[in-house]
Amino acid sequence: MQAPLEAMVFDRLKSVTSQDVAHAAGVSQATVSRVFAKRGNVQPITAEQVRRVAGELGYRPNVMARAMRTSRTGTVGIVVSRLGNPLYPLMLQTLGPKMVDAGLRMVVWSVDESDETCAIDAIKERSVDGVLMMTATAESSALREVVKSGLPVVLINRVVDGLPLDQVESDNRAGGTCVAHYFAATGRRRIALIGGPQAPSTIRNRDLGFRDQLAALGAPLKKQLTAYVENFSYAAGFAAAMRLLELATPPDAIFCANDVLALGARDAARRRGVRVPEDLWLVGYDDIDMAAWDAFDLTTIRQPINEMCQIATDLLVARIGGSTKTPGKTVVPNDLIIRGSTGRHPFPALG
Amino acid sequence: MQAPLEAMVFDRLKSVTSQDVAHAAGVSQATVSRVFAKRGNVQPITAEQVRRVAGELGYRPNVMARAMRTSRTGTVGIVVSRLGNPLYPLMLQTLGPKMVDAGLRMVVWSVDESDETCAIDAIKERSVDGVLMMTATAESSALREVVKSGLPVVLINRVVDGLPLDQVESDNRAGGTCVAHYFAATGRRRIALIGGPQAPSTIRNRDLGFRDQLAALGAPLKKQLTAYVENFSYAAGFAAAMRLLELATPPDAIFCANDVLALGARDAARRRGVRVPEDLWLVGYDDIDMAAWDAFDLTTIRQPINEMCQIATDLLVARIGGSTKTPGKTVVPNDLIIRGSTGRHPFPALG
DNA sequence: CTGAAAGCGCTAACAG
DNA sequence: CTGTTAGCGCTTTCAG
Repeated sequence: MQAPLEAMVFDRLKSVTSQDVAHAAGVSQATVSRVFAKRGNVQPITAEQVRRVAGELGYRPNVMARAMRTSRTGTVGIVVSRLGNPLYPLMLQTLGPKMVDAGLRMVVWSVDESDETCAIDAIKERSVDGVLMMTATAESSALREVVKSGLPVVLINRVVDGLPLDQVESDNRAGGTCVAHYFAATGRRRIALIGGPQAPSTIRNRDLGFRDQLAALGAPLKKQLTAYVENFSYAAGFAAAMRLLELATPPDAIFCANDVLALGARDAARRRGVRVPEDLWLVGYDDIDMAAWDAFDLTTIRQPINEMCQIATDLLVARIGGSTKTPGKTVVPNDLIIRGSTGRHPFPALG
Repeated sequence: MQAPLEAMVFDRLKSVTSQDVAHAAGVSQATVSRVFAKRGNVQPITAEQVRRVAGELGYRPNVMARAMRTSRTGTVGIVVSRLGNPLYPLMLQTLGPKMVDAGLRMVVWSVDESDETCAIDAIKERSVDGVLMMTATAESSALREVVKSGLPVVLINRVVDGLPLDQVESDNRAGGTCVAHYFAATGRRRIALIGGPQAPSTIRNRDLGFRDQLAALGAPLKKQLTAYVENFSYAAGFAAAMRLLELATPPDAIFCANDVLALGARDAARRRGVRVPEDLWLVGYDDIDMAAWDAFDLTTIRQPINEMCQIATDLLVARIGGSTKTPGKTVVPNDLIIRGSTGRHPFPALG
């Protein structure tokens, strides 16, 4: 039985120190420190005794003091923008337990692309041991700052070429290639693309793979069947698809640079009475939860989020631990998830 | 022009201290401290000089040291579970700038309802000045911990009765009442509810308001038209609605305890060929982005997120500042947003 | 294996 | 207004 919350005693400001524990246990403060810093060098019997007393007193090492002494905070910062895209909350949720396993606290900086100051301040103040960036671009000032600071940093999801950093991405280019092949080999005639700003490497590479493969197949993407949006929102996808569907000869297949755009596109088709998949095929990218929802039933490319998060965590942990391995890019493969928006048509054999 | 990222010099580990600045500026270390702690008491001319030198050296006060001395960390913790519900990322994004304005850093603990340890550890270690909980229930161990610790805490969104804490919620009960009135006064005959676990106050109160109002109108909610889900997912909403729609005489209106459930319910209707709003009205709660999407076009109740976040921030800041005002509950009103899932039928006059 | 002692960088009295 | 001084709670030599 737990005591009712209302009845709980406040022990505000009590703050038991290692000194207190030392007195109570009849050892020196240094010994208490050794026990909790897990530095070995303590007789098991003494350690046990200290731990017991500490437990009774409710002692917890003061992280600030420890951080000041060791200049290690035990915290990593995650820089992410646009939490509105469900992909990022998902990555955050995946990352959480992995960081806990690694013994690291995680602070999330949800930055506006235009205002990254809070992240930058924290980096300058060295209040984290390392940084994980999920939405970096070459223009990111937080990225500049963290590189300049020499703090361990790992890029996940988006990468930035030419930087001596650990980077983890999925093979977005192959994803684009795969969709182009899927469309072409299943007889799609008027293939369209809804792309976006080229700053994020993810978008750039999907775009590239898609275009190159279409060109290689002798049916390069037509200019009038290409729509570039300003931002990756549902509304932008909706508007872009509307434009494409209003053409005299509208597309019979659209590849969208990410799922959120594709959901918008799907609704544009719904609005215009264009049937999916009979009149129009639609493919997105990311496999966010909503892609599987009945209303959308969207064929898409799934990035192995769990694997990417694990790799990124391991890399960051190693780097914080002082690894001097030459940093490099890790590229993991991703899968085409076939659903109703392409009539569940199986992936055709290559060649 | 910015230098290319690749060419940047690493100044890792440099760490300029107030001591260094003091030397360079020919003043005492304490004066430097005063300048940066903004404690006044420094001649403007001296302060200016110190600031200039500090700027040249790239000095930044060490937060750890400051925190240790003042036992104020300048950081608040946000406890949130289930980032999968878009409402929470939205609240997080809204909170961010407000915390920045208040001069507070924000760390997000995305806790699994079953594993709140990271939040609890941080609370015990007092590594934050205060805590904001978005998804508290009476069972939350993090809540118990923070109450016990005496740390300033504010509950937002969900509240827990009988606790001497600042709490901010919208009037969920009135929301439920409003929907019941809307259904009844527009001639809905077979009114259903998709509810959920009663632990979150939000769900409990929506439920209560809805039921009470129906009863007051002489048409109490029928048992067989009530479905309780285990969790607030799309899939749960889908399954619950499926069950209701399979009844011999299915409902002609369903109120869902939140939008995510309602989106699932909408898709269940789509799957069964039940037309919305002709055969079935649907109302959700929260007005997440997706509710407005064409595929759903969902009538729902909107909570004033921005206002709630502002109030919660102000309360927390005041509490951290040492306010001893008797804590209490702030209840803000919310709005019915009428969309296609109820045929855009206007809200009938009361009485 | 354990204790004593020296700070990490900063703030906050206390004198001057 | 400014310098001096004494720690915040911890880790880490250095002796014993």
